[in-house]
Amino acid sequence: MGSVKTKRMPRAVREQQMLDAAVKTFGQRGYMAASMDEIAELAGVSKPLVYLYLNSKESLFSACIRREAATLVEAVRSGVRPGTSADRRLWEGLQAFFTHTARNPDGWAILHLQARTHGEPFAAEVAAMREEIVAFVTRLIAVAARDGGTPCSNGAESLGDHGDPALPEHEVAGLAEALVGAAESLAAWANVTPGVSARQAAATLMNFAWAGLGDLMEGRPWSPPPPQAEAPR
Amino acid sequence: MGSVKTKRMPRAVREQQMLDAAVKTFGQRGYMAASMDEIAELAGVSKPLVYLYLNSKESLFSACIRREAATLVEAVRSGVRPGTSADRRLWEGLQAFFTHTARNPDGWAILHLQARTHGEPFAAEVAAMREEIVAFVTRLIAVAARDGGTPCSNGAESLGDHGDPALPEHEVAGLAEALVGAAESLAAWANVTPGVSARQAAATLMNFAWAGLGDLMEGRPWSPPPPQAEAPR
Amino acid sequence: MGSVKTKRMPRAVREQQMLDAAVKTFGQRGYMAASMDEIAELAGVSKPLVYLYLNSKESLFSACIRREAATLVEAVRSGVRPGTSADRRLWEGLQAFFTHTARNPDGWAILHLQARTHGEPFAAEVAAMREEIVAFVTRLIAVAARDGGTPCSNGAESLGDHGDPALPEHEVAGLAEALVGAAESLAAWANVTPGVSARQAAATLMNFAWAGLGDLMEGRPWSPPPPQAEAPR
Amino acid sequence: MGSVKTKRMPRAVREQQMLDAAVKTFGQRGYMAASMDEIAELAGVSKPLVYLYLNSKESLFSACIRREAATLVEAVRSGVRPGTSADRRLWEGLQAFFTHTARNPDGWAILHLQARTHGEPFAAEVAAMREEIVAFVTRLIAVAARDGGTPCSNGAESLGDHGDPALPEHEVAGLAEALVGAAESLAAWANVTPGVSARQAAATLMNFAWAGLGDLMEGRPWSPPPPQAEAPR
DNA sequence: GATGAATGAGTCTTCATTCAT
DNA sequence: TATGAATGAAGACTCATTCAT
Repeated sequence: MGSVKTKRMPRAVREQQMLDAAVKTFGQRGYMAASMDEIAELAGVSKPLVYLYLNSKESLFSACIRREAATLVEAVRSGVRPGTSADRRLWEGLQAFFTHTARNPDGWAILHLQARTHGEPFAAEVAAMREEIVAFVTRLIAVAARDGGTPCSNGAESLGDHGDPALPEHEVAGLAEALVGAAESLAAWANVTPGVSARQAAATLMNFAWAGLGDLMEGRPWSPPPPQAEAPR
Repeated sequence: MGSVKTKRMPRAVREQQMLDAAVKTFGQRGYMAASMDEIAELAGVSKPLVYLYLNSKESLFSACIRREAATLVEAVRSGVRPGTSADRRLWEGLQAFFTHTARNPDGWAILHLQARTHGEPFAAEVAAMREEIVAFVTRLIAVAARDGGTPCSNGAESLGDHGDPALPEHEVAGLAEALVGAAESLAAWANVTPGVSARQAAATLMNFAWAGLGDLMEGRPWSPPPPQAEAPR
Repeated sequence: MGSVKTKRMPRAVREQQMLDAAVKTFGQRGYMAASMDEIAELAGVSKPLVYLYLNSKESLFSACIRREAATLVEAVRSGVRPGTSADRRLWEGLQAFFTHTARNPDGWAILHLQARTHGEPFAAEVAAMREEIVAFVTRLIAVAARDGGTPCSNGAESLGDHGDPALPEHEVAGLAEALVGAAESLAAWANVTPGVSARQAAATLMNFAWAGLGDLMEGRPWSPPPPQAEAPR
Repeated sequence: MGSVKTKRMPRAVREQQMLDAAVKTFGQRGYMAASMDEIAELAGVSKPLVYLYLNSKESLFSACIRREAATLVEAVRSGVRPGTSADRRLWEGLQAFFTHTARNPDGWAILHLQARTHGEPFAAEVAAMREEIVAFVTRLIAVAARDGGTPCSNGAESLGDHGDPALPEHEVAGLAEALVGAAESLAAWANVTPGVSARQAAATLMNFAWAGLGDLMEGRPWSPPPPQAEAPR
């Protein structure tokens, strides 16, 4: 199709072609709906070769997940310049994230939608990557918390010791979930709403998130009003 | 299994049984992996009957989406008591949302994961519902913005009037998108993470979001730092 | 092919048709070489129906083995009239056996060749049947041994009683094994060699075996010569 | 595995390695289930080389059959010392046969099971070998018959002229079949029954067979009883 | 003498869907 | 209202076999 029928290439190259085709197909059709036939054809090879190199549909999908997770993490990591303030680093991370996922919609679909929708073998694969990102954000938040309410400080990197973490662990995980969810929604929305750039979307998200995080750190959480005669259910 | 082999029931009832079975199956297995056989068996009817009432797999799935979307919207609507402060209304809405999705994990999986993962016919179906909810949130934010910087006030609906809205219209829309996206992600996460109650999830999100909104309203937005000699890739 | 395309038959009937086709195909092509396509076509049904009724190739093959084993055992059993002399009963059993296998070459191929050539699931299935037949023969030999050296007698069931059995127990078992093995081989050979009737095969085997047994009973066993300076290997 | 990766060996050697691997694989997996991949790997060579030397799967299998048949015949031949009595020669032949097949289960599986299970090209290949063995046994029987009832004579080898053969040709073939079948069964049974040595099994078989043969030669065959009112279904 | 790269054809198996009653 | 009987179409996976070097 897109590529002339080039024959006899070294294995490593062919494998990448196959992964490209697989990511595209899985991302657009979904794991179940994607057929190995389609992937092979898109890769410009015969099906047996796909099986020879990547042993099964499951294994192929796993390879896709791993590759996409690695490139995403790498994109974010290399988008963030160390030694700057926490908020700047978050901002840079978000931009890198938005940019990469926007350029790689299929890869992102695999990581975010497909891998989660299909049982343990895959979910675990993504969890590892997610952990890395959550850890990244967590560190930023922790830095901000140590440096006082003003997350805009350019505080040093040290994961230094504060007696207590400002937030319980799974609260942080929840925040990361929320952040990613918000980012996704915004990205999709920005893609569809004319006049809204990806950069603007990122800024909106920073606005949305950063102050909230700041307030949390400063111990000014929003607190639920007392239940007043609600009849639940 | 669960139900005694009762025969000859009115159509409406049978249809609900089928939808119940379908929601459960689609939610757990995914759209593609769910088989009509399994659904029919779980519903306690023969396959031809399923086809007689709901004409195809696609159509059955659509019906599931519509039913689940309707009950979700209704749950949120009836969880919010009108005439109270904006933050309280948002809080109640979120609680209702998280509660409903927690009680209905399969239904939520259908709306959030499955419908989005499988092409246009279904995505559109969900978009309508989403729109409704986004509109609801947008209204709340707008009200809060109009009522002054402190959305935390439990004050009456209109306190002081500032002629201009504190926020440009599409900024509001973006925030609503972000909020809803965050909520969606959190719901999926809370369903899957043991030890996280619906109320906790709602509180986490309120903490995260409301302070950020507050800062925004008060004219203290986070603003992106000027780009300084970045060599973007 | 052979049968007019008759549609809509009760399940039990269709299953037998399928088994007929499967026995024929497995018997002629072998387990691995037989294709489900071929079987389905020969049975005059579509492949899915075969899978609906007999769940897999393995399961179908097992069903064949069981059916053929049962009919073979039944054929032998009903061919032997009780209450007659041991040699007559053996003769009748052999005749029934050879007749049945000659009329059912495919079934016999399945039991004798195919089932043994393909792993445990199947071998075990046949072993049970074989055990039954060996036990039957063992009993006959034991009776003959008890009734005195001349099994050729057409005498009544118990002539003279010698307290001890003329042969040690596992010698009897070995003879039964040998007899059955010889019969099995002869059956396969008779099926394949034109001009050899079941009756002739049975007679050959009786000739071969009965005299040997007779000599054994009468205490005239063949005994191996002393090893004389053999350099083994 | 077993062999160090030695490269560049003369063709004859490589061919034997391949045949070794093929015999093992065919013997254990069966003809159909054995894959050329597995054979090549086990032989420690690449697949194209296998095709270069032995042109196809069929041809490779044929080569296996021929080699195994030749070595089996040779083993039996060289196990029998000429110039001794007929019964001793049979006894020695049986022992050699048992020993060789026990040491070469894969080769024996190929000759006995696989070759027979898969159509003409292979069955014919085995038939030749079988013929040789049958001829060997036939000669022994003939010698015994000539020398009178006592097969223990050490009579000369000559296929010399007696007016009529004591037995019709295909009767002899049947006896050989029966003998081999009995031998096989006994071998399998001896392998599985504790307390029964291969030698004992061989003795049992001689007992079983020799007297029977003797009686046959002496014109004292077992004769079927007159049918008495059988209802032959 | 030897191999990495590649495939056409076929196998088992499953699924959504429909008749005929 | 309800179902037992039946299938066309497609999907994952494997295999014997061949180039090009």
